[in-house]
Amino acid sequence: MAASETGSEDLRPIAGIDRLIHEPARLMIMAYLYVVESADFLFLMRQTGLTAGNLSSHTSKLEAAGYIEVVKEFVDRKPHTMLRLTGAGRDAFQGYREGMMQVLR
Amino acid sequence: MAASETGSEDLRPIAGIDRLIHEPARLMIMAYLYVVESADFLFLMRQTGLTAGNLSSHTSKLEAAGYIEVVKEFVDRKPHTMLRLTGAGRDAFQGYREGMMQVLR
DNA sequence: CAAACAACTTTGCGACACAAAGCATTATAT
DNA sequence: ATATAATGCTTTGTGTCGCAAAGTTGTTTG
Repeated sequence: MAASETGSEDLRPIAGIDRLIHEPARLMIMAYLYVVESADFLFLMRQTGLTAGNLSSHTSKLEAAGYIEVVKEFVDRKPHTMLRLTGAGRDAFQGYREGMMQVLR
Repeated sequence: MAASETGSEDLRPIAGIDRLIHEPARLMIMAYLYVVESADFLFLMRQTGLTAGNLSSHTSKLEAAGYIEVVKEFVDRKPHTMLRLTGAGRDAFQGYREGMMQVLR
């Protein structure tokens, strides 16, 4: 592996990157949940700067993929949405992170 | 900064990420050119696994943004396209890289 | 000289991100 | 009591964009 040294093996992970996580808005959501374990809708909305509509549609997609768990409950007679990463979501984020780190290293 | 410790500052860079570079296909192109300084169209096509059409449209966008320089010349009576990063492209990639590393660190 | 090949470029379509509008419930003012 | 505003989301609509397929321009081969 001397004459064929190109460094190209290193960017192969990108070809199969998880686009669900790669999208900036969802990357923020995933990265945040990865750290705090659990957050509510409004707090996440302020932290990410996303509008309610965008946050809603992104969390729906992450939920459909099984990456996050969405728990809706009434607190003080008002709706309250709590989000947390699932095991699959945690694994997927770790995989994404490793792939990206390998390329940006 | 003890009670308000959230870690949220760390994912702010994502909100303003450079989407031109963030797109996986272009990230591969940029990451590759960042390392080798110069590559031809066909070689890059094989390295990235992109079709000619996709590579063409992506390099056009990177060129329009001033991130890469596209030099066309005839070699052996056949067209030959050489690509290389511009100074702006190099800076943009470094900025992208730093923003992502900060979040994935 | 026609048919195939090489090296791209352009076109067409489906997917998706974002913003604006909508909906359901609760709180507040009159 | 009834209207008005606010809260907490969800759904809809529009434009953008990535990808594959078809097209273009020039070259080599039978």
